[in-house]
Amino acid sequence: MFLEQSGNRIGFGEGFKSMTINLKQLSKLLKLSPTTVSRALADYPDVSAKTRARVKQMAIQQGYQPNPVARRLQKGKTETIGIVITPEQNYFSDTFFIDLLSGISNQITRAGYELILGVASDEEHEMQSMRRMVEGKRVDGMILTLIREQDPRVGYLLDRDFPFVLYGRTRETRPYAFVDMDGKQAFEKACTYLAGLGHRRIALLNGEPGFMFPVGCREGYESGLFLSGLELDPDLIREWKHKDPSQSSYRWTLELFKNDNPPTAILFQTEAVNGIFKGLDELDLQPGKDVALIGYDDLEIARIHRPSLSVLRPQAREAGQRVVNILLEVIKGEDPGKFQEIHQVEMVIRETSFAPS
Amino acid sequence: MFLEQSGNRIGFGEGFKSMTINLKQLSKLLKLSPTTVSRALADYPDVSAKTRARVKQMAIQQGYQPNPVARRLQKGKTETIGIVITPEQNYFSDTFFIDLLSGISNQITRAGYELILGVASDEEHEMQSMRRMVEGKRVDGMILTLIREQDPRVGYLLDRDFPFVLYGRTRETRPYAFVDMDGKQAFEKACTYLAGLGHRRIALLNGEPGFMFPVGCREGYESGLFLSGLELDPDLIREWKHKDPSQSSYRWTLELFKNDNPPTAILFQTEAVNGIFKGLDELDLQPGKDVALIGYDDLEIARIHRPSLSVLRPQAREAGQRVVNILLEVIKGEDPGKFQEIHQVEMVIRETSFAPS
DNA sequence: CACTTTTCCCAAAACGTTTTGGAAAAAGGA
DNA sequence: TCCTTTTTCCAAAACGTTTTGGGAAAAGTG
Repeated sequence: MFLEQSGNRIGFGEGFKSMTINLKQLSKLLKLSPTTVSRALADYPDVSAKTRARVKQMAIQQGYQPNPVARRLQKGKTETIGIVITPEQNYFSDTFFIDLLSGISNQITRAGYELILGVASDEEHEMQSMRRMVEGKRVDGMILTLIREQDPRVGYLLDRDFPFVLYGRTRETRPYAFVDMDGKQAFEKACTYLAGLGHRRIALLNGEPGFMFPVGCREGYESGLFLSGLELDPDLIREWKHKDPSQSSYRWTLELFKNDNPPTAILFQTEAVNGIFKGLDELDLQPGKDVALIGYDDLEIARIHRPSLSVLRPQAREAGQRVVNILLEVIKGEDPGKFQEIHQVEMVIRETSFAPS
Repeated sequence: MFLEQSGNRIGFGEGFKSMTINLKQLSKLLKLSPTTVSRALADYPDVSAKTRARVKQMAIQQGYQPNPVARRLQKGKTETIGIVITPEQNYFSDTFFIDLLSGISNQITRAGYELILGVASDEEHEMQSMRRMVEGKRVDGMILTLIREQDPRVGYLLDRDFPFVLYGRTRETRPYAFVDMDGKQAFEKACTYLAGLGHRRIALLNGEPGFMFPVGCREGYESGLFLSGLELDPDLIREWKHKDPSQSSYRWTLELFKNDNPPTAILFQTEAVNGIFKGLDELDLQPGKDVALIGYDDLEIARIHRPSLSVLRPQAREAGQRVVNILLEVIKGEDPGKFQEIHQVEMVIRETSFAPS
């Protein structure tokens, strides 16, 4: 009684310790039932315009915020979605992932939801972290990134009919929701562009198999060669290691130019750029002069390097927002199979793509 | 009734849709009251060893997990702690922050808590995101990183007596909890080390003011010079811009060597290394041969660059764990002023630190 | 055997919402 | 005026836990 009395004090002036007000207290203040106050705030039609206004004003004045935990219990939802990242994968090493995360986070906030984050050191802990979220009833849905060709996470979630959306794709016959970048179209575009400039020997320094993203890149590369009337030379295709992109791409760059008929252009994921620059430097080849380069992902290094790197730029922020919107639909009960989006990737021509003399 | 009946089925075999069991259902199964089951699982002494064992076994068999939302409501805690990151700050650009986050996340999980993440695009949204968490009763405590000299977030949280821990420090007279790296000691150590090798002209390419971390670096640098009997030359101190570390440090590197008496060594934050390398390259100066370099933070680039970069290495993972443990204490009601930790930073000597001839 | 203490269990309340299922009051229709 | 419909509000139940405050049975004590 005394407590509720003191809750009556209007929270103005300094030094108040975030006095937090209750629905019950608020309703007492208004001389209304909690029911009515709750419904007024939720814009139900069965409360008169006059009292609705009165309630809302008082709510603002008192700084009332419904307790999310109580609402979640009643609604039977956690209003939370989960994501697990693995720092081992240097996917996370630059702005790309942050852009994606930024889009995800903002959209989640807009929906009044929460984003909970797990950080796993390896594949096993990744699964473990996800199971904790799912089986521990801590989230309503999951977002998955850095998808592998065979990805146990997808099977796990499909088996128990738990809502999720992939950023990427995997090999799985059952329908599921995803947002993916059109890596194939991107590499095809880059490849035909270089061929159009006059390049005849175009190399691909691709990510190694296991993850899904190199698959599309390869397809696009091959299709680009074909469309340009160029033959595929297996000697011009190499794969860097996910464990160590810089070192492996450095070695493969040296390899590529041992060729009798070396490439005049290289397509690759920007993650591998440091190794390539280093390799070319050692070979006394200048990027943008002796060798054309186009990377996939517009990382900071691509912009600041001199010469600046031409890139394929996925719109990660927009993709993140779409992922969330789709996930919210799936949580509502929509059929996941309806949501399969492939986003176009734009090409940004800078200094490293040139016409050979 | 029917539903609870069906809840009785033991969840084995394929194809079950993550049938989730209740405390009430579990207690019915055991022919015990929910009270007793709850207390048995929580190891209260007033339940016999025999029934405790029986309860636990059944709980495991049925895959019972208490609903966290219900528990939170009853306990009056969110069991959640919040963190807001801002991608604008390229602090996030490499492994350092991920290590910190990894330590934070793991420790939070161990405590059965949740980590919720906000991504803000600028200072204003950073505050907004934090207020949502705090005033919306979505977290029990906050973790703050990338602290500014004058940081409104700290005042805000202190004003309303809300639990928080800083990774870093700020200018604030009221007591608060923090974990910080001893940047001063680190730069002092690096400086005296270089002086010990024979360097007499040691430059400092520091972060610009505003954030707190450059303050300690500068102190350590000055103290290191003093201890080595070297004079401080303001001409050897420059500050790169947070907005654009690479470009600004590139320019300042060129500047530094316009000096009549140019430096033979540079101390800096590793974030700025790309600009420095580029500047030195342009000046035909070889790192590790013509100029000694020691960076603060052991980023990937430091390890893979040839010559490899000597660095000061903060133990970010451990720091993250400490931050969480401290925050949990503060949430419990401990006095924040008791928790002020300054962690030592180790020096890793690689190839860029050499004795001048 | 009667009394006290210990052991073991439980019914009810509470956490702060939203939803359900009316019911009283006001308005409309004849 | 009397009946029906609409408007406006509310009491009670529910979400799934944990905690409170016993109370019955068993064990110990004289």
